[in-house]
Amino acid sequence: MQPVGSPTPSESRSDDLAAWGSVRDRLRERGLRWTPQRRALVAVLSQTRGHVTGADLVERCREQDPSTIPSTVYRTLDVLEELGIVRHGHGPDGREEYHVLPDAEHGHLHCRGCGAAWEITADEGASIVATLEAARGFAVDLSHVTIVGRCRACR
Amino acid sequence: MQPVGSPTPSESRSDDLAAWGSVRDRLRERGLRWTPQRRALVAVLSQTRGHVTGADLVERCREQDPSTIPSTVYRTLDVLEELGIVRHGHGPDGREEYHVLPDAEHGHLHCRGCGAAWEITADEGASIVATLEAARGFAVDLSHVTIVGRCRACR
DNA sequence: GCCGTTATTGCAACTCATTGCAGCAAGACC
DNA sequence: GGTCTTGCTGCAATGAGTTGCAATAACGGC
Ligand SMILES: [Mn+2]
Ligand SMILES: [Mn+2]
Ligand SMILES: [Zn+2]
Ligand SMILES: [Zn+2]
Repeated sequence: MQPVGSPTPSESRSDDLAAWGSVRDRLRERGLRWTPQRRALVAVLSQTRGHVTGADLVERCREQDPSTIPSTVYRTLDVLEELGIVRHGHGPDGREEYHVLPDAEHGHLHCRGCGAAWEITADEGASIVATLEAARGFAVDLSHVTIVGRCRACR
Repeated sequence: MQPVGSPTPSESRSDDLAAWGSVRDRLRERGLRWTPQRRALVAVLSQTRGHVTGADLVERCREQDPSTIPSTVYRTLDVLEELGIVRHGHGPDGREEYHVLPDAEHGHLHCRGCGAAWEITADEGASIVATLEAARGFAVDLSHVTIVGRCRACR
């Protein structure tokens, strides 16, 4: 039940290291290429845990290499998402938000009043998922779900 | 359980007419002004039922008056939303989608496979709303909810 | 190490939306 | 109808993201 913090750099755990280390091979298995631009983004991502906007990632890549091109970053993010390495959702304003190596699938809750954000745990999400599954046979992508409203404090 | 169609012009029902007719007064009660630009957008909206993107509305205003300025339209939409005359959500890509005179509060469901969309009725939404209300005292804005996933046919 | 295939990049143009600001004009008051 | 106040508009710049296309460069094969 913890508020979602801003993206925090953090030391990698060993399994995270493994995850990042395997990206190169996961790409090449699919006939995709391991380019300097992709290396750069993966380096930035491996220093990130939690939630970041696409624009943030572009900026962080630029800090490392000012010649970074936004479209390349966004396209690489698409590729990494296909590999399941990141997932994206949208903030209350529709802007992209990436989850980096999420510990568990989760959605997001945003308060319009104070701007605070929380994760919707798989547990809480289960009720949403189950409802739509039962009623319509619809498979909800929980990690893309953002729910906006007012938190207890702001009501 | 009907798929959400594209925005369809339709004759106004009498209570809708009343709703649009009262906009001018609702604005002026609040010290706001009834300008030609607002008249134009309201005229377009009154010919619309269901769901439209912000960009669509800009374009339709432009058809009537090519000198229409996008920022004015978006700002007017904000005002109308404060009056409760329209409500917006976001499509799967984060773009704005307006509900015009919705019969009832509802959310949206989008299939990534076929692109079809459905409304989440207040009824179905109740389970989502109740869960977050009970667990966190969070008041969900159902009309801003968009859930993405795969529909029965696409699985 | 060179070559060819083709995935990827850089770039420019474009879409959708938001914002600051100076000038304009609704509409209340007389 | 004239005047004043202040809410709105037009405009230009900006931010976030996407797309088409020609040139580039991974990397598998030799
Ligand atoms: Mn929104
Ligand atoms: Mn999305
Ligand atoms: Zn709050
Ligand atoms: Zn479908």
